[in-house]
Amino acid sequence: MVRTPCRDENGRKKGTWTPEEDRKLADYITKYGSWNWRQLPKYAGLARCGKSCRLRWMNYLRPNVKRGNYTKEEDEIILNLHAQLGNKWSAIAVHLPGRSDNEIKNHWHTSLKKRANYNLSEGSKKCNNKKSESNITKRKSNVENQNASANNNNMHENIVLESSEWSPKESSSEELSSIDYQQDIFQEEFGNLEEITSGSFWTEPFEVDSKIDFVAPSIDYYCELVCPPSPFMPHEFFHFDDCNNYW
DNA sequence: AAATCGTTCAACCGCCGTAAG
DNA sequence: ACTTACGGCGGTTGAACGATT
Repeated sequence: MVRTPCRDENGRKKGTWTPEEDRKLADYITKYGSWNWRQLPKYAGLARCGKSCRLRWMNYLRPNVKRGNYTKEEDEIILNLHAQLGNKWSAIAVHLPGRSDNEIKNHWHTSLKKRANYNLSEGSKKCNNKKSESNITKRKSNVENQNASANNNNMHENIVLESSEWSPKESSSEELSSIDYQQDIFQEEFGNLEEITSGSFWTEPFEVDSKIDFVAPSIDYYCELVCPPSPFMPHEFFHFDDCNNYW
């Protein structure tokens, strides 16, 4: 399920992230924030492109990211919001704290889409039994349009909402153990996530955590000197309010 | 036991919107 | 108004894994 590591024409690594890379990225962002994704890998000592770093952080390394174990409620929310918003995964993710757009998208394509399609056909049958033919035609075309354009459609929404009994099985504990290794890494490094994030984690992003034994790289992958750990903002100009604004 | 097929999901790619110069 | 840099988003890919033949 992982891509084999390789390098692009610039020598930047692609493919699967190693635990060591995860640690470097998490270390750096926890200490200095994502002041510039393109520059970040250079200063964090990573031979990755900025986009790759951002994706890794947003989807897996940032605190409180939930993995697997979709609840019935979450499934219903996704189905409902997808009926309203279409493939606006980031907008859907806003309503599901801890879930990334990428994960929601994957979850949709692997399991919820089938449910939604089933519900559409079942819903159409129900309509056929209950409603007049003219309404049926109208609704069927609505559903078809929905599938094609993923636009809002109240009827679809109602059908989806009827689907609670179709919620998938609860995820197994094995699933949980296999997918949470990044959080384990994070917790190993920084301690309890809840502890960190419930306190000053997000409001004091640049405050050096004494728990972190971080060694800023002295030379980066491009053989340039890497001087300041946070080149965006020299320490002498550091102000707490600025930090808050930046996050 | 081996081969094939289907599913899952981490990661990449390319496009778009926005802000700054 | 135009260009450039950047972040963000959604579509797609591809390798691992499990199920089936």
